[in-house]
Amino acid sequence: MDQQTVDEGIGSLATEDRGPIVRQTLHDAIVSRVRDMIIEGTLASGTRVHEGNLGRELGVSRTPLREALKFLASEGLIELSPGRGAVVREFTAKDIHDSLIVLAQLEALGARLACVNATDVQVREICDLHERMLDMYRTGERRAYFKLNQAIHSAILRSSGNDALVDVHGWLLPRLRRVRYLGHEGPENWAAAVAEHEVIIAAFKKRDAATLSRALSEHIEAGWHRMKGII
Amino acid sequence: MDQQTVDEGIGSLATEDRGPIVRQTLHDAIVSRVRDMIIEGTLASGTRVHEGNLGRELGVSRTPLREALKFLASEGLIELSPGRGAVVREFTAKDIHDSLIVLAQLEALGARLACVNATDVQVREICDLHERMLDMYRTGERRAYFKLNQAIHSAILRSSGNDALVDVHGWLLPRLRRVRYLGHEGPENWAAAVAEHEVIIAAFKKRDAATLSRALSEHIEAGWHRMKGII
DNA sequence: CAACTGCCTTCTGTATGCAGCATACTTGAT
DNA sequence: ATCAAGTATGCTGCATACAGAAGGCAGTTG
Repeated sequence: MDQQTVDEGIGSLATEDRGPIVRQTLHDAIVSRVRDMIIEGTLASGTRVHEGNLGRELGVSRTPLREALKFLASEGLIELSPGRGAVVREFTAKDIHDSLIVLAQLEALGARLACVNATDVQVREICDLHERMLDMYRTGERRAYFKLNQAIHSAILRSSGNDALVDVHGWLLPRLRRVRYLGHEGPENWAAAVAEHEVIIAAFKKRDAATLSRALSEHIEAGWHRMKGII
Repeated sequence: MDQQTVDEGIGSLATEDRGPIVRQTLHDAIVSRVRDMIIEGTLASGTRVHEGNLGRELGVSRTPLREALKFLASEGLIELSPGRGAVVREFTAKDIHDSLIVLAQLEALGARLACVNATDVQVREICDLHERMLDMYRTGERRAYFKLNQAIHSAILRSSGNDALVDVHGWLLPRLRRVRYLGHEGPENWAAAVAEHEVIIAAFKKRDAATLSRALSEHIEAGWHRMKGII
C-alpha cells in the first residue's frame, strides 16, 4: 500500500468528529467511522462488508479493521458469519419498534432517577441544550438539531447517576440513530417533536418524575408513529 | 509456537461448553472462554491482561485474542487503554446495583410483554425448567441450579417476542453473572430465592402481567440485598 | 541524597503472509 | 440443454514479523 493512501486514510479518520488533540486510537477511529457509514447509509443494510476493499478505502490494513468489525458486531450493527465475513445488519420495522420499546423503558427509568439525582447544574445545562436545540429548529439546521436532540436525551440519562443505564442506553442507541434521524422528516412532524420536548423539559425543571417519565415514553412512541411510514 | 501447544489450546477451547458438532470459530471460543475466566474469577478484577501470556496460555496467537478482547471491551467486561493494554474491569458495589436496577426494569418489561405474547408451549417449557431447577435445589446441585435459574429468566425474556429486549438483556447479563452466582450463598438465601421463583412461575402461568412484573423486580432487588454484604 | 535524564526492555499497535474454505465457473456427461 | 462434478479464484481466519510507544532502571548531576 502506498504511503499516500495511508496518510490520507488516517488523516481523514483522525479529523472526523473528535476533538483536536485527544489521543485517538486507530481502533476508535475505525469504529466510529464505520458506524457513521452505516448510520448515514454509505454502507447500506445488507451490504457485504469486504475486509480488503473497505480497508483499502479507509486506508488501514485488515487487522485493525477486523478488530473494529468484531466490536461493531457485539453492538449488533454488523453480523458475522464464520467463513463468510461480515454483512451490515438489516433492521426490520419490528426490530426498530422492539428497540424503541426498550429505549422508552430505559429513558423512563432514567427520567425517574434523574428527577431525584440530577444536580441543579445538570438541570440547567440540559435546559441550555434545549434552548440551543430550539435555535436550530428555528433556523432549520436539521443536523445540528439532531445532534442536540440526542445530546439532551443522553444528558438526562447521565444525570440519573446510573452508569449501567448510561452504558445500556449507549449500546442500544447506535442501531436507532439512523431511524431517529429519519423521524423528523416533514415540518409538522418536526414541530410535534419539538412540542414534546417542551413538555419534557418543563417536567424535568419541576423534577416531576411521573410526568417526565410518561412524556419521554410518549415522545419515543410518537417518534415511532412518525417514522413507521418511512421504513 | 510449537504445534503441540496449538492443538492442545484449540482442543480445550473447542470442547469447552458448546455442543459437539456446531461450527465454533476460534473467536467465539476465546470470547466465551475469557468471559468464563472473568466470571469464575480466574482473571480477577483489576488484573492486567497480558496479550502474550494469555495467548500462550490459551494456545492461540495474539490476533484472535485481541479481537476477542475488543469484543469483550464493548461488553464492558474489559477496559482498554491505548498503548497500555487491557485490564479486567472492576465492578464496584454501585456498578452492580446500578446494573441490577436496569436489569429489573428490563425483566419487568419482558414480563409484561411475555404475559401477552408467550405461546402456551413456551409457558409450559418454562414451567418445566422451573421443575428441573427445583430438583437441583433439592439435591443441592448449585451449579446446575444456577444455570437453570439463568435459563428461566432468559426464557421469559425470549417469550416476550421482543428481540431487542433479549439482546440488551444478554448484553447486560455477563457483568452480573459472577455476582448472581454469589447471590445464593447460604441455605436460607437460597430458600428465599426459590420461594420467589415459585411466585414468579405462578404469576406467569396465570399470565398475570402486573404480578409477574412486580415479582421479578422484587426478586432481583431481593437478590441484591442477599448479595450486597458479600461484595 | 534526591531528582532528572537517557537508554533499554517489553509490550502494544499494525502490516503482511499463508493456509483453508466457500463459492462460482467451467466442463463433461446424460 | 441441463445438471452435476471438479477446478479455480478469491476471501476469510490465523499467525507472525516489525515498528513505535510506555515504563523501568541506572547513571549522572545539582
